[in-house]
Amino acid sequence: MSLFLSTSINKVDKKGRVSVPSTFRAALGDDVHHGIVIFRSLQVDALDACSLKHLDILSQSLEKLSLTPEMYELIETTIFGGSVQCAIDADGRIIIPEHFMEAVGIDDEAAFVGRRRTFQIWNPKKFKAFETKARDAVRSHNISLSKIIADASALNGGE
Amino acid sequence: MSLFLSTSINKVDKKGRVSVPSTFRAALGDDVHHGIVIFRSLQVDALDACSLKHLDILSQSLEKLSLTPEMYELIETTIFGGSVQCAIDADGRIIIPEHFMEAVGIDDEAAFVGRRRTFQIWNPKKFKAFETKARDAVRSHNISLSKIIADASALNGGE
DNA sequence: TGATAACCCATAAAATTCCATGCTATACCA
DNA sequence: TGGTATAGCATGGAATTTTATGGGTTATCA
Repeated sequence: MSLFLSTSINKVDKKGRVSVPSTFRAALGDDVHHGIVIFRSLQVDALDACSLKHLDILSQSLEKLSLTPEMYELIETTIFGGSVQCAIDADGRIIIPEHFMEAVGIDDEAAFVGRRRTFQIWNPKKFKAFETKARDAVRSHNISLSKIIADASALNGGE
Repeated sequence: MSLFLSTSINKVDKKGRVSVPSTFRAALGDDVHHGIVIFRSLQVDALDACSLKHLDILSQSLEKLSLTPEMYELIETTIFGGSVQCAIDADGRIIIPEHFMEAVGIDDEAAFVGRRRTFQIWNPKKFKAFETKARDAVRSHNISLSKIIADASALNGGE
C-alpha cells in the first residue's frame, strides 16, 4: 500500500531542478519511469501532482459524475489542458515548468505535501501559513481524530 | 485482534532512535513491515501513531463522513500532509523526525501509550501530568470503570 | 547557435543495516 | 529450592548505503 505521506522541503537549484522526495518516488513504484503529471490546484495556491496512471483514474471517475457538459468542458480544459508531464531523472529530480513556478510563487524552495494518492507542491512559506490555518479550522470544528478512527473501526466490524 | 495496551518509556539515543515496545510490535503483526504512521495529535500535546493499514481505514471513513469539500481539503492536508511513515528497523526501532520531537517536546525519553487501535508518543513528564489531571477529572465526575462495565453489560443483554 | 534539457559524476549529510553488550524474565535442572 | 543456562529485549556504536544537492558535459531543438 503506497501512499504519499508527509511533507518535505527541497531546494530548487539554478537550473530549476528539484528532488522529488525519495518516499514519494518509492510510492510511485514502477510509475516513476513515466514521470509525474502536474497541474494547478483548483482549490489552493499550489500545484497538484500524481502519477500518469492516477490521472487516468481521475478522468474515469470524472466521467461517472453527472456533470453538465459545460462543467465537464471546463474541467477538461483546466485540468487536462493545463497539465504537464514531468520526467524524473536518474537522480530523482524534476524540472517544474517556469510558468507553474511563477503561478504559485515557488522560487528557491519547494514543499512536497503528501495527500495519499496525490501530492501538492507549495511555496514553503505559503504552505506553512495554510497549514496553521487548516489545523485551527479542523480543531475548531471539533473533529476529533480518535472519533473518526472509532467510526472507522466500527465500519470494519471492530476488527 | 491485538490492541495497543499499557505504557512504556524508552530512551531516545543521540541519533534519534527509539525502540517501539515489543508488545506494540507484536500487536502490529505483519504490518510491522510497513512501519507505522505518525502525526501530531489534534487534541493533546503528543504524537498519534497507527499502522499504515489503519490509516487507510481512517481515510475510507473520512470519505464516508458528510464533510464539506473545504473541510475535507483541510483534513487531508492536516492529517496526510502532516504525517510520516516511519520504518521499523530490524532491531525494532524507529526514528522520529526532528520537527515532531520538537513540536511535542520529546528529547531523551519517549513514553509509548497504548490507546487500543492507535497509540501515542509523549514526553514522559508531560504525559504524567496529563494522566494525573485526567484521573482527577474522571474522579470528579464520579465515573467508575465498574459502572461503565455494568452499563455495557446491560446494553448487551447481560451477556 | 544559443538556450534548454538530459546525462554523468562528486560530495556531504542523513538514514539504514549490522553487530556487540548488558539486563531481565523465564525455563531448566540438580 | 536455589542456582544456572537461555532467550528476548533495549540500547550503544560502527560500517555501509541512500539521498539531496551541486557542478560539469553532452545531446536536442527551435
